[in-house]
Amino acid sequence: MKLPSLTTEASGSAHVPAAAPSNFIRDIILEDQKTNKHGGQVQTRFPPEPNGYLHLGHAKSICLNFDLAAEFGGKTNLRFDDTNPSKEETEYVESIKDSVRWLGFDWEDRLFYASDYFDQLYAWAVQLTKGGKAYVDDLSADQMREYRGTLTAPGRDSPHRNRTAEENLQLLERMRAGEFADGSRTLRAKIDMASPNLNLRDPVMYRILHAEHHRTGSKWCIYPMYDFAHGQSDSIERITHSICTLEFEDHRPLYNWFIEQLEIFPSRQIEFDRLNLTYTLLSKRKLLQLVEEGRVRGWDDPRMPTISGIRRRGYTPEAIKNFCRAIGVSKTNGSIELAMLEHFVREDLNKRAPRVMAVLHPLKVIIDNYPENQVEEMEAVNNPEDPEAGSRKVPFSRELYIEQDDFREVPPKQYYRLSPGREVRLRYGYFVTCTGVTKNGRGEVVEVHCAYDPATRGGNSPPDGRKVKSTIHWVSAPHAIEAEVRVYENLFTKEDPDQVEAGQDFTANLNPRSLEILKGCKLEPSLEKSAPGSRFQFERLGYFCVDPDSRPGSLVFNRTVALKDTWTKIEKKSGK
RNA sequence: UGGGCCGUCGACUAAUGGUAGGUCAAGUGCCUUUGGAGCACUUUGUCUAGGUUCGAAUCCUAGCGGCCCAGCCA
Repeated sequence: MKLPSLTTEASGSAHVPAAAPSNFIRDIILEDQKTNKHGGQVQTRFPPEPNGYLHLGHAKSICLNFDLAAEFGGKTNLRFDDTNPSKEETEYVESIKDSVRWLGFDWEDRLFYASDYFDQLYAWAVQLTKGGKAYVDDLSADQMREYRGTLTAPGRDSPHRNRTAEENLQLLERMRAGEFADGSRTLRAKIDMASPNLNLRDPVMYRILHAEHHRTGSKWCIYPMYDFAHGQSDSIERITHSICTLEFEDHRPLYNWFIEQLEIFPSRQIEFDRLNLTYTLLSKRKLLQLVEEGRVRGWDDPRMPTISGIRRRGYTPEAIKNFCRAIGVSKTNGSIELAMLEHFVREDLNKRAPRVMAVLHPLKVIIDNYPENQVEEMEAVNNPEDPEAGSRKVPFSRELYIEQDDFREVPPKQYYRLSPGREVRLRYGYFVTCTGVTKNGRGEVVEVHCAYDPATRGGNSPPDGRKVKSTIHWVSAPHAIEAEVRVYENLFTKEDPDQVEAGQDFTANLNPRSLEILKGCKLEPSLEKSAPGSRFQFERLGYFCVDPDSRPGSLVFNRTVALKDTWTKIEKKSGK
């Protein structure tokens, strides 16, 4: 596929991005454009196996593939790598399409399956067999392992390695015809049993699997291995830059070998580091285990790092994409701090989420000098970051709820909120001073009594210029609507969930407090009709979104992420 | 111990032989009707040892450290 280098400059430099942050894959593409490789074309693909739900690691790959193609005027295909019918299901295909779409990427009419190419792949297998480049082996899986050798010792040739092309062809046809049992024979590439790269020690191309395939049904009882399917699928689709993760580095010589033997379009495989996130597991196999063992409520449990999970949690596509673009791409294996991800949700939600007042752990406040039965409608700004968002009315009355955390009978140092004798501002309400408390039999404060200053209506500072150190939120007791709020913490207690004692697995690091269900939370009445999926900032608490479990009259919210909280930091420090 | 890959602030990532920069985190101050947001400032880094060079994070050599590979998974 050599192309004349006459027209070089033309298409090459035209697409060079102005101030885009660099990465080594973009550099490769830039270099390719300089030499007019593939006539300057860029074609990528996102190739998931439909054996689980997509997670943040896939989001990184999706962004990489779609962004890179878009940047250089190319396209990205969605291709399901469905060569192993025993693990793959239509449910996964649908969830994957849904996740990619939700992230905001469009494969247009380029939805492909490796199984689309089964006929072609088989024809190529026949071709290699005829050419003496592949042979049918009768070794069992155990025997094959023995013959393969070890990391340090070379392998030995299979006793069936030197069958004639004619015999191999007949055997291959009989394999395909279903004459042999699962596992009894394989088709192997004839390369080099002594190669230091184990992938080149006569890798299996086809195995016998009498299994129903989600798309081809029972048409096939032999299925190509990843190595015999992926590169050729790329080639068929004329993928110029086939981006995959680091563990496939050792497979590249094999990827190239098949392409060279077959003399087909030379796609190039480029490997990058997979995403690792602290306190998070990004492995479909392990996430599946969490689902199957019932450790979480399903693939879309808001604690899961799946796209559907964090979506339900309240993350936006923009937040996820900004994150993926910010972390960059390299070949270094490292681990991104979860705080980085959280930063990008807060940043996005800060701009767009309407503010609202909600009390998660209610404490009753009675304003003794406020007229009984009086209700005032207070004007509240919907989003100080967005003037377009307008304002709303919030009812204020003699009895309110405030957050238990916002009152301390004995205030610690640097605690500025309500305590006996202290005055604070009720946001959009009034200045109130704590005049006393009512306790229950166990000595716990059950009611806080206050006096308000009518000159501070709307929360405005009084004419005497008196200042107050803090502003707290509240909800009018008679007007409050109740809701369930699900508060999440990290699913795992360890930065690296895989770090365990001998004999344990990652489930030993599961955080028993990853989900806290709060019932009887008090919300301002404007929230009454909020639809599933809507996102809000509960002032001073965090970002929350309405869960699909929510029903009119029994609202359910998820906490997406807490607000950054200076006080918690102070407390933690002094607590040490 | 065979082969492949990788080592830059606490984390991630730029600098492509010529000023080590950005984001997150942390800290300080300003501002504030969210202890939110915003603004300003600050701390901390080229794995080690040699070599090449006027000049090295970058090139060479040797160490050290980490990751991946012995599926008929992808």
